[in-house]
Amino acid sequence: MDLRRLRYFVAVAEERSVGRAAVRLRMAQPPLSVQIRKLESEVGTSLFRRDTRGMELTAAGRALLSRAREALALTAEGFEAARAVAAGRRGRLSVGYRIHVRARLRRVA
Amino acid sequence: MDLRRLRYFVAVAEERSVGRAAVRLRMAQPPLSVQIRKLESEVGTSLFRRDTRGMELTAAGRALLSRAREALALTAEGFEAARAVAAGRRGRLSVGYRIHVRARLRRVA
DNA sequence: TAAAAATACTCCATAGGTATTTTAT
DNA sequence: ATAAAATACCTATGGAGTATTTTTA
Repeated sequence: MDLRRLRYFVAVAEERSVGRAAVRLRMAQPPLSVQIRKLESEVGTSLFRRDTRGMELTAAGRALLSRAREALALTAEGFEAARAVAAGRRGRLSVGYRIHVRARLRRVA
Repeated sequence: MDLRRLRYFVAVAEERSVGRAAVRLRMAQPPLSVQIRKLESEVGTSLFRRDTRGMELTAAGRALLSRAREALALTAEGFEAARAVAAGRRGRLSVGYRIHVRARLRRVA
């Protein structure tokens, strides 16, 4: 999985449109459409409902969206943290807390 | 950023060796070495110290490692959640909590 | 000098672009 | 009929393999 694909997914979800998301991502519409389909194929479920108005998240898509955003944020944060440590800003690290509630899916019976 | 690259990074960090990590990842040593260098180049800092014994994480590398693991886990979880929802296991969702403390880096002066 | 990582190269897979077609209201 | 997504096709970038060289303890 490429994080790029998750970024594309988030953009399409937010724009509710492949075309508008493509503009935002500065790329053409067809390759973006292809990437979204590949993501759906990899996950194994459809993530959007299509109509003439555009794309709307399915329940499965919504389930993925929040995790995708978190994964992207964590990666960016990891890079920043590594840079900060390398730059010796480590001693000035101020610590904050964030409570993070997560639904854990469990098979029942 | 490709999540594959983060997986490679985690493997090398855990094995403390490009060669052993390559075996574990079922790939050749040179392309893995290249990917690690590309990651370091993208982050902008070295993530490992090299010697004849192998690779050892730098402080920057350690800072990245935990986030990389989380990002990978979140992505896998997102996929699983989407599949579970699509499969209609949604009604059986049991909710757990997890406290997640995160250091937030802040520039000072 | 011996272990491990790094480089050089070649090949192939896949992402992205343009042109066009399909679909759904 | 129209607006949007999907498909077809082509090109190019980048990942992985093999052979080899460089590094450092």
